[in-house]
Amino acid sequence: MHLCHEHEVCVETALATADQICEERGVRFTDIRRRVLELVWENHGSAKAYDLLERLGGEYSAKPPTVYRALEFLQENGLVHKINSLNAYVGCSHPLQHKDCFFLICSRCNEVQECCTEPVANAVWQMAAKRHFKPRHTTLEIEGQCQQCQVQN
Amino acid sequence: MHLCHEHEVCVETALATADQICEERGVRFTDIRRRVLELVWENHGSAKAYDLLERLGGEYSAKPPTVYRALEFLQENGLVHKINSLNAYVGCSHPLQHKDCFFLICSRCNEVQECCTEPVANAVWQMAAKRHFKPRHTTLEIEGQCQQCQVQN
DNA sequence: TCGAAAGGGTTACATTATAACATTACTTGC
DNA sequence: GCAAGTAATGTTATAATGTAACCCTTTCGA
Ligand SMILES: [Zn+2]
Ligand SMILES: [Zn+2]
Ligand SMILES: [Zn+2]
Ligand SMILES: [Zn+2]
Repeated sequence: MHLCHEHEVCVETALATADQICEERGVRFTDIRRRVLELVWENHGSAKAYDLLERLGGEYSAKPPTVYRALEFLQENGLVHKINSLNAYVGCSHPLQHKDCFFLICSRCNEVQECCTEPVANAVWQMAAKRHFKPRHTTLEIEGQCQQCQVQN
Repeated sequence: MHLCHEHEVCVETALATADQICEERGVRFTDIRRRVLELVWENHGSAKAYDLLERLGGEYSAKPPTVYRALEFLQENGLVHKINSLNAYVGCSHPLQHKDCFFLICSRCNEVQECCTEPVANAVWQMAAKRHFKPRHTTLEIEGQCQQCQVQN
């Protein structure tokens, strides 16, 4: 993962957005949920559920269901995505702005960039339409190397 | 899963292709590997590792590593793909013809169609290029409903 | 204020996957 | 053919990931 100039800003923004979304949706952004989201946002990589659990530590007498329930809530509300190819979770960098989010995942530094460009969504949609397939959810995860890691090799 | 007119043909073709590929690559298409591939091809849905294990039954005194090793071999040689969003495996319908394969996954009948159209691959590649990201492997899994299932609803 | 619904604690367990080491089978050079 | 090396498989144990079920507490709306 590469340096993020002022990562506190990323975290604060994410939490503030989450507050707002939960407010709007009339769902409860409880302490545990907030804390898990904060941990997920600790950096721009993906976080494993059991790592989050460990980092929650004694707080909240956390056990697996504690974390999985929080993650489920966060996913349902678009605040977190699961990266299926890694069994890991990332904070969403623009919650609820897209139906599906796509990911560039650097396997050297573990950074995950979200990028949900229209052309890709369109190409996917057209491919499905051609086969009369009705998509409900698209998983698109691109594993490779980010720019900085290519340079540093 | 919907009827496949003559599914034995699918299976035979898959096994014959596998034979040929292994031959060409100078790798050993052992009994276990062949049997697991056959089981994966039992239908056009995805198969879970532990289901395969069960279906292997007493044969080969199969235990988890037996199946996972076979699956690993089959994946390495492009004969099988893992569907990450399902933790399940499907036979490849056109081994080694693409760098990455894309999937339409019907959550009603469990059928998995492989479709690796150029426009999607290009859109993905361009999105990555724009961010100077060097892709190595793309996971694209589209969950939804197939044509027949939409009709039957 | 009371009852329903949502959230969370706790235990136990299910599912998915791998490490490590022993044994067997195949290959290759002699 | 045979020895030695390599690849494949057997076997045991365990790691990693995820969920069911049950009960109690908190919140919220009537
Ligand atoms: Zn997102
Ligand atoms: Zn990187
Ligand atoms: Zn394929
Ligand atoms: Zn279907």
